[in-house]
Amino acid sequence: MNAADAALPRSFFERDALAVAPELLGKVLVRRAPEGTRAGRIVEVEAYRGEDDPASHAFRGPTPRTRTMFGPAGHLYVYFSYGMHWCANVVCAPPGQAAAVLIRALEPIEGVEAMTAARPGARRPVDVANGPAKLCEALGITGVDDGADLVVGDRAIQVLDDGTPAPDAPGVGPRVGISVAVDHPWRWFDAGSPFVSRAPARSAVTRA
DNA sequence: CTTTGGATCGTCT
DNA sequence: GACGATCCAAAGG
Repeated sequence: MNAADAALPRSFFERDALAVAPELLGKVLVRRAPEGTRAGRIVEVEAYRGEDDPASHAFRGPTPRTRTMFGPAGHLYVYFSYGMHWCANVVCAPPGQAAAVLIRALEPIEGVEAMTAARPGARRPVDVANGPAKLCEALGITGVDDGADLVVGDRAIQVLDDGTPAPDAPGVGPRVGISVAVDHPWRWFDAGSPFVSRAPARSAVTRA
């Protein structure tokens, strides 16, 4: 984290989630706390849209749980999954539309020791934040952080641009863990990063 | 290496 | 009452 690191403007998020998602690769998700700062570079994301996306929590209109998704862009949408995990999204789209980008994996870059300590189950360094629930545990993100404004950092959680460009040719593929709309290639990841939640498709790799 | 099943509970039908 | 935008350990090849 350097002084030159800049928060992304609201306008960055007020666009189609399909446009925002790949551009989020390379950005930094930061959590500041009295005990120290924890941060990771975003290496994997998935886009979820609104009424035209059956896999999206916003598909059936606003509910108490998804109200953040229907709110202003640039906020954090955190939901509880499988009775034990938290997952974090960045709310996108112009006002009036509901969409979000799920952060699926991070490369730990600051407060690595604290992140690792927060994940006793991680066997290897790459396992600390290579999954949507894992990164929330590593950064200490829970339901109380739902609604945090990532642009102004009102709750010490932000998405920063440290000058690192998004990958020129990111990996693309279907979203993970869904049972509908499985044909949409709305998952993007840094194909060269060992910190993604799943390795690139084996079929696409030519063996020497 | 891949596959399978258990954990665990809020949310929406 | 069923089902997850998951993770992990254990069992099978």
